[in-house]
This record gives sequence, C-alpha cells and structure tokens, in this order.
Amino acid sequence: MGLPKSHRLRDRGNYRAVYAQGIRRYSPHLTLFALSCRETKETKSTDSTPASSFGISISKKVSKKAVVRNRIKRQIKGVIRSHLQEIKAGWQIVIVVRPKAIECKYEHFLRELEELLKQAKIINGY
RNA sequence: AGAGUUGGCGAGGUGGUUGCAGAUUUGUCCUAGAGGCAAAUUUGAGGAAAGUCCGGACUCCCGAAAGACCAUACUUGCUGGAUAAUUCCCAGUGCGAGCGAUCGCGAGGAUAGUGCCACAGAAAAAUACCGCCUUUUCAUUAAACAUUGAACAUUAAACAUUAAACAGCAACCACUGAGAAAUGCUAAAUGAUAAAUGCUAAAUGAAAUUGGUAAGGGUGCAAAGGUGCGGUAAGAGCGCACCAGCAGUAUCGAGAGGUACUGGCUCGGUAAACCCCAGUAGGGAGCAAGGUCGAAGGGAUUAGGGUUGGUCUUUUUCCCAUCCCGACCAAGGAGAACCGCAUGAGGUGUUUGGUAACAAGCAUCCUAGAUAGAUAACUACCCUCAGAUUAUAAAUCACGAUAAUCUGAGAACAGAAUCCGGCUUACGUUUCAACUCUCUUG
RNA sequence: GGGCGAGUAGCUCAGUGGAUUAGAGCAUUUGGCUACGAACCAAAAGGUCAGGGGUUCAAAUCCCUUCUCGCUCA
Repeated sequence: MGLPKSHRLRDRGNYRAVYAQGIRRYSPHLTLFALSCRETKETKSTDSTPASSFGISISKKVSKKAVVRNRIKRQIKGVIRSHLQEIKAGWQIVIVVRPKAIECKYEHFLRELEELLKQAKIINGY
C-alpha cells in the first residue's frame, strides 16, 4: 500500500521544520510529529491549502534487517492510505518508529495511529 | 534398510479486488515543457540481491599514446589449459586425510646471502666440555687379567629344646594328641677374600698435552641419515644388507613429474622473517565517478617550454606561446533537476570442436530501474507436504500401497541502488541423479 | 551506495615485528590503622586477548575468515 507522491515528504528541510516546530504525540510504539502549514508564515494566502504529506522514519536500531524495516514502513503507509480521506489538509506529519515496534502487526499500527491522529486533532469529524 | 559422498532442480502456480513505481498509447489543462492530471495496456527483486574479500568494464585527475631500464607493489607462486580479467574455473602431478565413494593443500628456493631457534643442554649449525684411544714425562707394582677357590660371613631345609591355638575326657585344671612360633646347630646354597695355577711383558695411577674420534653423555619440538652385522688403538658410511634422502645417466611424458640403473655417503627447522628467482602491474580516485542546463570560439605556425615513482627514447598540436579571423544576448532557470541508467564479456534452445573449463555458428527473446527510496493487504481454484478417519485388494498379524473426506501449512535466509565475473557467509521442507560402505533376504 | 578504522580484567588503557607466568591505574574482596569512617599501608581475586581456522616447537602478536561497534564522502 504505497502512498501517492503528492502525499510524501521529500525534502530534508521539511523534516527539520517538522522536528523543530511541530507538535508531538506519543504512543508505546510510535511517535508523531506534525506541523500545520497555516501556522507557519511561509504559506501565502494565494495558494489553496496543499494536501497533507507524510514521512516515516525508522532507524537501524529498530532492526538491522532491511526487510523488517521496509515491511513496517509499508504497513504504516497502508494505514495512512486507508484514512487519507478523513485527514485534514495542510499538515506535514512525520512518524518515528520506536524499537519495540518489531513485534507489532498491522492491526496494532491501525489502532495506535488512529489514536495519535485523534490526539493531534488532524482527523475530520471528531 | 541404515550410514555417507558428490552434483543438480526448486524457493509453489494461475486468477480477482484495492493500492505503489516504470514504460507505451490516448484524452485533457495551462505557464506550452524531457510539464501536470486522468484512463487503458503492459512490466516490476535473489540464489545469495548480503558481506565488500578479489577481478574487470566504465568515468575523471596526473597533457595524450607507445616503448626500454631501474625502483616500488603483489596471500602471483607445482604443471598445462581456459578467460575481458582474476587469488576463481577445468584437466593433470605430488603430498596428506578417509575402509571407501571422495575431500583438502600459501605446493618455487633453506648448498645465493643475512637473521632467529626462549628455558634446558657440552653443543642449536659447525664446534669439542666430559668421555674413549694414542703420545710424552714422573711415580708405583710384580701387579693386572683369566681359572680354581679353603677359612670367614649370611641364611634355608632337616634335627634338637621350649611350646601357643585347637581336639579328646559332661565341664575346668591335669593328662593324652597336636604342632604355629621362638631358640640352638649346620651346609656341597649365597657372598667375599687370602692363596694357588695359567698366560703375556708390560700394566696401573698422576700430570702435561701432541694427535685421532664423533660410538656414548638425565636435555630439548629438533642433536648431525636410521637399524643390524663386520671392522678398528678407539671410533667412524670405513665396508656390507635393508630403508630414507640427494645427485647423475637412460627412458616415458607437452610439462609438473613417473620408472629403472649407477654413484659417493649425504650441512636441522623457519621464507604466513628479511630475501633470492620467475611472473604480473603506468599511479590515484571512485557512479556521492563524471557530465549537461545561453553568453566564444575558430584557424595557422613549430623556433621554444610543459608530462605519470626515477632516468631516457619516439610520435602527437593537448595546453602555454606567437600571429590572423570572428562573435554578440528571446525565454526559462541551479534543482538532491536531468543525463550517466538498463542491449549486456545478456538470457534460452540447438549444432560443431574440446576429456573438461570453454569457444565458435545458427535460431529466438528483451525481462526492475526507485532516489525519505517502488512489491503490500484480502480472496478463489489447483498443486505439494503433514496429520486424522473411512474404504479397497492380498493377508495370521504388523509395516506398507491405493482412493475418498476433513483439518493444518506452503515457511528458512533474506530486499535491487552503475553493471558484470568469482569467492565467502546465511538458509526450513521436499525431491532427482550417480557413487561408496555395512547389514538383511517376503 | 562507496571508502576507512577499532575490539585485551567490571571501567580506562599498556603490551605488540613470536618466548619471563599478559601488565598498570581506578573499582571489588580481605586484613591492618581508627572510638567510627575517609585517606593511607599490605595482600588477594578477576582474562575464551571479539569468535573460528591455519603457519610455527611455540601466536594477544604473523596469515585467512566471520561477528560487533564506530567514523567519513555531494
């Protein structure tokens, strides 16, 4: 379940900005960093609010095997994709995976991400 | 049937839905681009993609290309072959392991030279400490050597004396039997010597040191070819037999080497110590190499200058130098943008040559290309495996075979990042082929 | 992706072109000193020299290989 390119974070500068200025929310296996484009002064009123973009970060401390890291990334992307329509526009979000997340399955990520997004009030309708 | 050796196939298959990336086509949007968006079709990880241990291709720098000598580097190091190249691969030789199939080997040179071999040991690679023999001087002795061997000393058996346990007597003492042990005595047995006899004319000791010798010397991983017989003043491959090694000759082989004969007796180990010999190599950096994205170059001349660790030779206008000619600005725009970047020492099949690695020819196929980094989730059928139940033929029973149904599983190691060829490491199950050893015979 | 380096006692490091038995400081344990403690004095224990294999009479050291950790390159 990949994400379309428009929903990915691609610049190193974006990541820095999110880490430095964004909100933080925690769960046992994941950490969420989020930054709204409206709060930053860079965005100009002429642009319509851009789509929310996501980045996922896994260090080698989680697992040294590339297979394991890639699988976790894909599962998280799948969760995001299934909630894509509910998520508000204009956010830049980085999800950091903690070392304990090796044993998690798809359903665990589903629940945790939902809770994190609720806490950050990014999801519509709640 | 069990144990084992070697090599191979394979890493479930075909679909559906949602979703990601590339390519092609079509449509659409505008700022008109190698642009965005949408749809359709199609393609989308491995045997190791890994480790980065080697070898190349490719790119740039040291102007370039070629060559000679020297230096430097090299886990290059039996022989031949094969390859773009290699430390890989193939075939063989030698050595080693295994009953065997088979497997392993850094396998040139230690008489080119230098170094090292702790402790121990006389000595660690050529010497002589002890010892053995010889020579000289001095001293001593009729000794030494061989044979016989009294006395003497030691003790055994037997005998003598004393006499315990035990047995008999209902029981104790006594008595009778019994006889361990102790003491005494003794030898033709053992030990040692006086003495005698025989034989030779020297012998012994000390010192000196002339010469010989490498047999022997609690060591040590290793001691000067090994064992035996002869031989000698004492010894020694000094001679002989067998074994090991070396050299030469003959012969077989393309070669490493094999076989046979002869010879003189033959100077340890270490080169994964320096090194010698032969061989190979311009040096360095690596796709994060490097290049492109408007804005200056082109031509002529050769008298001169400039090169790879060093010296030198040849060629070349690559740069500098000198001279001549010529040029001029529309947009966008410096991004982890694009190219490099997916047709390659390619795959598959087949024929020919070759023992083989491999090579050549023909036919056919195009089969990942991301860049915060694309493969996932669910599901249907088939197939494979495991377990359970039932049935079938044969049968005394068991194992096993076939069929049907149900349940479960399809995993392990692991994810392309410029591309190839190797090596190394990781890896669950099933299966195929060839071969070896042992046991059994429905 | 490419290129480098390191691993020795609980910790920090020596040792290293083969040979004394692998050492030092801190920490630990025991004893002494002290009314008690610190400091001090004395002694002891503690090592698969990262793992495996090879060369050698002999390897922490020489050679090969594997593992772990770290650094660096636009």
